[in-house]
Amino acid sequence: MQTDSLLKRNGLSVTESRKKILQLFLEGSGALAHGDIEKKAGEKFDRVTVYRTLQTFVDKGIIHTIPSADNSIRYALCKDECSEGHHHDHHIHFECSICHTTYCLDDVVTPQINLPKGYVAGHVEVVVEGVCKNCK
Amino acid sequence: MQTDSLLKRNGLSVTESRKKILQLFLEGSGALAHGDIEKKAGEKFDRVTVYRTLQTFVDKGIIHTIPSADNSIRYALCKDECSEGHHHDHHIHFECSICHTTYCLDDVVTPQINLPKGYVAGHVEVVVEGVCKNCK
DNA sequence: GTAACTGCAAAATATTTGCATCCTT
DNA sequence: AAGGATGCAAATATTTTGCAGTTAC
Repeated sequence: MQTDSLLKRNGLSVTESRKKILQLFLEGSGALAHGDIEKKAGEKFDRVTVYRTLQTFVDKGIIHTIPSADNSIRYALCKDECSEGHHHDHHIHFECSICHTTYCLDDVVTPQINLPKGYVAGHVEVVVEGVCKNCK
Repeated sequence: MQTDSLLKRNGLSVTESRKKILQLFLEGSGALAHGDIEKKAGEKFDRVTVYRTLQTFVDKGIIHTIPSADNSIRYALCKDECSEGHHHDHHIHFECSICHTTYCLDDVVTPQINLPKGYVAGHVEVVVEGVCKNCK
């Protein structure tokens, strides 16, 4: 199973909740918020387990957070280059204003930004809001 | 007073809390989170008033939100072109990873993003994380 | 004087922590 | 068997809502 190997590769024990939550990310196209996961997972897991599992996955570099302006952080699978402590996330994110799906556009690289004198750029986050291909 | 005219211009009555909160934005260089405002305003205002005032300012286009990846939205003053319902926010945001100040870099325009076929871009948000001029 | 704004209380929601139990390795 | 993961209970923290009293215009 894809979930099992992904977990093992990251030194995590293979448990029901981790498999299920990882499965949700693998089968869906969009990013998921904490609430989405609770809903999709049904009543199977404790709310606390979802919090802890998401945090574990972020720590291990399996998923990453997508910034938002509405206090509801979404999470999405990292690509393979991500590893613990070193998250290489050079793609942009797209939020559909109609269906509210958030996508990782892995093929669109974050642009170079020219900062004013004195500022040193590290990581660049780009979130584009608009209409996705399904809602057009 | 600058605060008074800014409030009047937006059709808001001039009250102590609105003046005080607006003042905090005008005198500070960085963006403010809800918690920052509570702290800086001292014990003067009820927590609920801060929530409502921020929401009112956002609705009127006086301030705008800055997305974040840590569930703590920050707010910053809009430039003059912003108006109710129509927020024109073409600048990028910068978060210092040392002092954790968030700046609006008004002179840095958001780049053009080439989206995959089928996606229609609306608003583009760019948040750069790095080291600011004061912390270098 | 009237409409809008504020503070207080309380409800609703979200997140974190401790601990005993259960599961994975 | 041992360490880690989970569920439950409860502590915290955050945000929203209703309402009565106060303030701005």
